[in-house]
Amino acid sequence: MPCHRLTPRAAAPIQTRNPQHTDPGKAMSEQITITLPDGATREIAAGTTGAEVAAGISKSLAKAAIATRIDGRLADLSEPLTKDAALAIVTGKDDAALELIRHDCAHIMARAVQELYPDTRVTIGPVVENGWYYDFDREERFHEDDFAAIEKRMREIIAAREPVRTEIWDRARAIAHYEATGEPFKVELVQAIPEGEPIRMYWHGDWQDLCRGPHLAHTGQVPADGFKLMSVAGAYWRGDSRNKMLQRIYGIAFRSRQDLDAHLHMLEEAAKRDHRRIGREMSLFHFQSEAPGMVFWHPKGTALYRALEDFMRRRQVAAGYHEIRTPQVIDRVLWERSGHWDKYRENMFITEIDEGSDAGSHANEKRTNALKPMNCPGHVQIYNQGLKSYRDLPLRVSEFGMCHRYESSGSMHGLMRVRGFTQDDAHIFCTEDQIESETAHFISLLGSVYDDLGFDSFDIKLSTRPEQRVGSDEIWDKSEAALEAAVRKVTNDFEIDPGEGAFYGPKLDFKLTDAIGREWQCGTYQVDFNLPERLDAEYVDADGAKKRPVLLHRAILGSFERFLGILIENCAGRFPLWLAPTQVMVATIVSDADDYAGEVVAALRSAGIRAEADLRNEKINFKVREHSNARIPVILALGRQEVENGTVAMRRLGSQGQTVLALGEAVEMLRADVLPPDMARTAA
RNA sequence: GCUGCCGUAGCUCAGGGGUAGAGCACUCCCUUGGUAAGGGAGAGGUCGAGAGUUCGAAUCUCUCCGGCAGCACCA
Repeated sequence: MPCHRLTPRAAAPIQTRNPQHTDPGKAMSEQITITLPDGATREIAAGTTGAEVAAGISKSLAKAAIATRIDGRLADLSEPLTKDAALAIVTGKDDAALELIRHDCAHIMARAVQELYPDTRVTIGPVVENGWYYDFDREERFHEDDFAAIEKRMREIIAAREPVRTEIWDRARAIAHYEATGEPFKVELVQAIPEGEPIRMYWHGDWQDLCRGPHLAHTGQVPADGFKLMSVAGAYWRGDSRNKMLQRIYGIAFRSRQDLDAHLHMLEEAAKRDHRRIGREMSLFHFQSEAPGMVFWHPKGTALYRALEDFMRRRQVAAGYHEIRTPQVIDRVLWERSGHWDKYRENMFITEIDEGSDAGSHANEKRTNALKPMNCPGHVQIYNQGLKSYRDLPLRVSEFGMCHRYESSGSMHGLMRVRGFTQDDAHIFCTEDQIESETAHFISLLGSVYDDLGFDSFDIKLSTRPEQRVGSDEIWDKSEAALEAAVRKVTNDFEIDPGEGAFYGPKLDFKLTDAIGREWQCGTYQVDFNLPERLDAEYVDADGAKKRPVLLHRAILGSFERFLGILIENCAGRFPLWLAPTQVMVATIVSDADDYAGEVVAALRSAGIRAEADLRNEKINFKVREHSNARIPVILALGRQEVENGTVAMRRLGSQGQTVLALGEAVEMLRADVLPPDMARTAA
């Protein structure tokens, strides 16, 4: 919960449900009724605070109390009750306690920083997931080396158990105060608070901050060993890159040292499944400085990539898509026509070619091309070849299209955000009446693909017409309604993002949740009325008239690079058998088994299994350890017994024992096990 | 792009104004061992690039390149 709302739009939802208590003259002797969580009621004098009610219930509750919940709204313990209400006393065990602890940590840290570094000006300090941050303005830079001193000062403030108190001030007084104390950012924040909102001033001991609250009753309620400062980074004032860059210090906080340690341990575990680390460990891919943001896929990474690509190709062919391929480098005139040159030139890789002296009248002219940043214009060119009939629609064309976008240097992140990537792209040309059925068709395909890839749930967001847009309201009405109706056939559990659609049409975004709860945006589905017009796509309708088709842009994975990054992290490199780069490792126990190992590998490979042999002069213990660490799903160990009996000793990753079975039997078992989910369904 | 940090052997990292180290990996030798590390020896680095300061730079300064965290961006 941010301390301060930054924009009038964001500020609008704040409700001032209890402005009366700022008005001391009113109804102080009145009796009011409060209802406690167990249903009991109490008659108290209006103006009684939550702290006083807690004290009236029991001494231990008074001690444990950190805040109140008045009619469901979290409030300060010191806030007076002014009318009949449901009241709950919040203690450290309450879910809300963590939020309050983190919020007070932000203030305590800001106080510590200002006390240690008096030339620092404060701005905002909201609670975020697992902790908080606070943005400071100071000439000199903060370094992680400073954290120990700041944390020490914070612990002193906590140990002092200083009271937190609040007052509501009027705007002029608050502005005058911050002008006097030399806090220009606070002045701006006060000015931005909408009329009618209370301007709350908080004190942690003597240290003052503007804040919406609520807070703990005193600084001692923050667990002194439950927090930790994590990092310092730049952040723009009010999130706008035209503004000054401030210094943001992040911290995390929990109820106890144990909870903090558990979280730090979880972070270490998460780092172990980082796809960049696993990519190196498993030799899947690498990057190098000559091609920033472009992937070098190694043989093992390519095997993984191809397994996924083949799967997607089969799924799309089965869903009625026609695969195409379009050029990487296209003359700027096409990008001008499509509108990309105008809007996105900054992000395009541009090439300039000298037309040679043999180019006739164009001799020595420069010809400007661009690497395609997206596939749509190319796809429309293929659609435009030959006259299309309404009978051809819907026409679904797909391409595993490699695109290049000049992403800013700071935005690149492993496989997740790259400059060269391959979309599982497709475009559907259809009539307006077909939007609904095509949407349903797509969502069903997408859900099935995600399910096959081990993601059983995903979120949908529907973005509707923005202010700046093309197309008539009538068409927007129709397409938004069609999208919504199609989504509702699948689920009612989706978000609507008003005004966030593309200028050319409404869209759906699909996010999936990975094994450790993180969300990733992958699939997208966009209705486009614009590009068919710009690139002059048309079809002949039943009445003989030429009409514009609607263009649906869609991707399920988004990009192979990004999706593989997500997949790697989701399974921590332990791929399902059908995706594993090396599916079976044939490991010899004695060198007398080398020839037999060759036969086994050949039998596996001819059954379509990715198998390798390990004939090294090492003990089987060593080989098992190494290949298990390499996350190879199946190890077949071969010793004298296996050679003599024509058997293999099969060990699966994650299990301890092994099963001895005849070679032919093993090959047939594995042949079935390595089938991708779609082919397994067909075989069944 | 912005702020901060980082860049030393294939990997993980130590060191630090006097000319470079460890563990693992790699190569070779011994060992042929039945399910998560057998033993020994060896090889391997213009210390990201360039410039400057200095008698001397991997070390200090500057510029550039790349990476990491965050911010901004993500058609």
